[in-house]
Amino acid sequence: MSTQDDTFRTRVYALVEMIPHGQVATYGQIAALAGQSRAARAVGTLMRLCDGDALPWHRVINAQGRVSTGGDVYRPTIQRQMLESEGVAFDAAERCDLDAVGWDGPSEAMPWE
DNA sequence: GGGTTGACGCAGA
DNA sequence: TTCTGCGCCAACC
Repeated sequence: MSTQDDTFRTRVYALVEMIPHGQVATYGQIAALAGQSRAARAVGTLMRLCDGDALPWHRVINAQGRVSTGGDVYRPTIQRQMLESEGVAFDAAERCDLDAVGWDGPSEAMPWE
């Protein structure tokens, strides 16, 4: 659709909204799906900026299966709680099993791909 | 227009 | 398994 902005940010937002309940995706995965497999840091920046929006940003974690928000101390806690409430299990190391709850990506190729 | 920031990824120790 | 250093890219000021 050319009616919406085709910026990297818009792509990331669209992809995050596609993450199903009870599943999680990694920053690198989102970046790759958005067309920039090496822009994982940019995804992190966008997640921080979109905080407060209606996006399920808590379903986006790093490639190690851990939640991290750097600055804020409470965010990783609530993020983990939100994920656990969706059925995402964390181990003693505060990591989740990406092999079990990892998002397999959109069912169809994205418009920009 | 240019420098700084940042919720990452990967390789090595 | 965990930590550190370096590189990548986009947004912000």
